[in-house]
Amino acid sequence: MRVLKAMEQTNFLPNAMARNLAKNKSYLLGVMIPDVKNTVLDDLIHGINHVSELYGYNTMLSLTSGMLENELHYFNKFREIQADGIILASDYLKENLITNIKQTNIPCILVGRDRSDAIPSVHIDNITAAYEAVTYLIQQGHRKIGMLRLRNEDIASGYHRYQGYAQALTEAGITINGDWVIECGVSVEDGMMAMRKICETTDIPTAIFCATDRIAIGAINYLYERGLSVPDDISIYGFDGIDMASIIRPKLSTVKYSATEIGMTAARNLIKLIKGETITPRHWVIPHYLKNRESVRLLK
Amino acid sequence: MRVLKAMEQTNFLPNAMARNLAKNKSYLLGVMIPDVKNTVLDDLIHGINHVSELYGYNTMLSLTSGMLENELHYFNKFREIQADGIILASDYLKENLITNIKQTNIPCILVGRDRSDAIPSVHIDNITAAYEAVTYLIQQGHRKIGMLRLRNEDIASGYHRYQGYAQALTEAGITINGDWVIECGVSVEDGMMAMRKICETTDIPTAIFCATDRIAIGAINYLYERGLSVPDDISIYGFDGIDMASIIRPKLSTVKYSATEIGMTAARNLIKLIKGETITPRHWVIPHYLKNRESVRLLK
DNA sequence: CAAAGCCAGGAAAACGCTTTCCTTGATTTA
DNA sequence: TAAATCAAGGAAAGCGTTTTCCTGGCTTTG
Repeated sequence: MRVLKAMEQTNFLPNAMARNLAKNKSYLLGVMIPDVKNTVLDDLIHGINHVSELYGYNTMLSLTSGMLENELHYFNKFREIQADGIILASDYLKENLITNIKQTNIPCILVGRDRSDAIPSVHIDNITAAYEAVTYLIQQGHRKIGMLRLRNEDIASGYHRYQGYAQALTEAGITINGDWVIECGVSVEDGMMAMRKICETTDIPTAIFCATDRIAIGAINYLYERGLSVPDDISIYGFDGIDMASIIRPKLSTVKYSATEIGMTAARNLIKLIKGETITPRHWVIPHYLKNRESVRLLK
Repeated sequence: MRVLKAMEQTNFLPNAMARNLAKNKSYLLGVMIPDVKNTVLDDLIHGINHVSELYGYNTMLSLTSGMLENELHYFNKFREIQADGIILASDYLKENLITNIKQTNIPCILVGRDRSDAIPSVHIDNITAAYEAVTYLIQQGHRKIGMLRLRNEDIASGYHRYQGYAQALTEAGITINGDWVIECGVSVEDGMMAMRKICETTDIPTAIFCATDRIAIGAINYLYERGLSVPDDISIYGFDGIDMASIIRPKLSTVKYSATEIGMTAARNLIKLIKGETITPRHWVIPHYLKNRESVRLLK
């Protein structure tokens, strides 16, 4: 009692390392993220940090560049440092890591990768979202619809967005034109290059569905430089709802969702998991909605 | 020897907590940053992470929202967790924290705040950069030049950018029109609102120097909505050189510098400091340059 | 008033590693 | 061959906490 008071007065700071060692608990959450240079992921971090802070946890951020070897590396780092749990925002997710996670049975939540089985996850319904966006384009009278899709089939969200696109087209009785489906990196420049490829086809589509807003912004940018008008010549649809989407001209129509909310539910449930609570459901899907703005034209 | 081999085989992971406790070294770098929703800071994080990774350090990121109480809070958190050193990206920096840092004498590097005395720092020369940008505007024939400046005088970089602006004007024999200097938050929306205030003045300036690119983008956005043309009606100059600056139309003229490099030198020197090396100089200024694009018009 | 029950405070063990010290067996040298 | 040198492995102490256990003094109860 008295000794405690003395501690207060000398503004003594306990050694967290020693405490963690003794308690066998680190109050540390490992967070793996491909990149911070991405508005969506920024929001995700905010969400995660917010609730982990709330529960007295610290977060440790690792940038994986979406590469498996880095993920493996940091996974072990997190284990070494005795992280209580891990949030893994990974699109490129080989089974390798999955089994790794399972056999160490460290609490873990997957983010952004839907339809995953073994490990709890939180994500949006990419297939449905893409389906709705492309269906909207069809409703606006478009039938020649291309897609700037993510490059690697291993990228789950990218693949699902393509699936939704394909599904919407086939359902409308439209056959997919392979020339109009371009694989594309994630940067604005990648979007520009991909759009160029589309413009080089003999028959140019009237609308393009883009896998991300950054790609869409790149596409718009390229079209502008080429002297083509969006949406008069070509309509563009984005995905993610980043803030720049409402700033560029024309304002970008896009699929919007709250990455902050993804982050929050991920952190919230990871902490439950850590506490040993059983969480149900094991997969959360965060709502999305279409934000239709100016970049799509009604084709009569 | 044999026991080591056995460890390898059972893929044993050492407990970093125990190791750190025993060695009295955490290989942890605490990083305090106002916000991640800012391209500049993203680059900064990349730079820091890159070199800390190189030297075998882990980084722990804390978001302070630029608030002193949070900085104090995380500062103690970092001490508790035995961080080997701290990188503090703080604009709003009361002496309070400074003395705190000094008396605990934990290795620490300041980022983004120039002209600081006590603690080693890395930053750009905001005053000169702003001076050069505004001087460029003057050279282009502008004399009615406003500024969208950061709100709080405690925000060092914001204040210095204003100083550079003021200096350029006075040197050119132009008196500052208070109606054209608007205090402004950091978001795109803030930029829009501030620009509106400028437009409501009876005499509208021909050029606006903006404290950040995001503000500049907001300004351009507002002018577009109001039916005014950039640069025909009003010229806009930004600051930071974020990637969106070259994407929006018109392409934004701006002061560019490498935040990545800031982060890298900060981390590099923090680690030196931790190792007990004496670092000299104690303040590094990272170069900047003007990136003149389309948003400024030549006034004859 | 004595025996039983409590509570607070102190001592000791444990957490998993590093570091230091010491032993033991091997190698070198005269 | 015996003494001196060396290297490697094992034992023990220490890092700063938490947790468990124990003791001694205090309060309660019959």
